[in-house]
Amino acid sequence: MKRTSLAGDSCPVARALDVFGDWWSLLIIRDASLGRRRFGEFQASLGLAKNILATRLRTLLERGILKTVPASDGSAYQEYVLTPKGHGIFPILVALRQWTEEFDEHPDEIATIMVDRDRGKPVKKLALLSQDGRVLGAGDTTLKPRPARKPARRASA
Amino acid sequence: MKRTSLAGDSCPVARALDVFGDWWSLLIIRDASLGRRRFGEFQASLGLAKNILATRLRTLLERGILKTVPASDGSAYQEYVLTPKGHGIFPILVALRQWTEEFDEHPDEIATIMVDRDRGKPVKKLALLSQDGRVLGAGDTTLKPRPARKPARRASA
DNA sequence: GCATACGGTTTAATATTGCAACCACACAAG
DNA sequence: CTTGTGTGGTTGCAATATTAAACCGTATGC
Repeated sequence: MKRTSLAGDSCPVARALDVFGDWWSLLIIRDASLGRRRFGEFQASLGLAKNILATRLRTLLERGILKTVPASDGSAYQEYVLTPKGHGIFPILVALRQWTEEFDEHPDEIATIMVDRDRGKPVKKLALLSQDGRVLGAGDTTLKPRPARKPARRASA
Repeated sequence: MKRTSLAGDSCPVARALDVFGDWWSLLIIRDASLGRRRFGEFQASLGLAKNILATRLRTLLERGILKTVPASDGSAYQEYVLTPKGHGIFPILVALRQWTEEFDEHPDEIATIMVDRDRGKPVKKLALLSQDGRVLGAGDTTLKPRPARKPARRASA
């Protein structure tokens, strides 16, 4: 009767949600990608209960999204920073942001826009491209069964 | 003490999560984008309790992600289909999929790959571009305060 | 019509969330 | 080294959400 796990699911969307698809994890990851590192920073920024923050940080560590590093200010405390696997979540944050920018009923309540650091200009919308460079919408794609792993090009067993 | 709402948050990521950031909604949306339309189809595909499915469908309707249409087979039942606002979630599903493809520990358990319908070739990774066409990573972006709404270019009030 | 499938609602058990109090350790001051 | 405070949690309890399973009205199918 516990919350059903999606870990063994064959759908990659479900598998991702199993890792960080709960109510708080993505916001913690967002904060981490904004440079927040300390327990107290997350707690103050998100306003969630400390016990929940503690368990979320623990599972994000277990799952390789975050890692702990000795505190940057020389104190004996530790800090939480994104691993490469955690940084890989960035496009998902961008996609969420752009969805709100496009479809939210009250876009005036959005505080920030994402710009490229060099020019300060807004970024473009994420684009899904085919291998020959066409822009694809939802209707232009299908799912195919994943081909078996390529068998190392020797004798085909 | 109820689950804290993110609806009024100024962060666009949080606002999106408030709409479909719970455990099941994105999977319902995924199913809908795969062409599933009927209550029973969702329930069989996802294996979630029917009461939960009912409440999720209801809130997704309220929030303009889904709409009901008369059943396509002529029966008196209704079907659930994505609105344009719901179709807009597609890039988020793609981003989640691609994250799993890149970082999952057991990529062999992923059943499908996304291909472009015309050529049948795998799609490329979502790319974030600057206005002058450079590919941007997480470190190449910043957030700026959203500029005030442009005041209709007449007398500036 | 009569049985069955569909699309839910209701009920009760269990799990998760949220809040607040508590606690241990680090660090700073005296 | 002793006291005081901030940080980073843990613990316990109340409220809420999830789950499974029973139930039910309306459509279909025969």
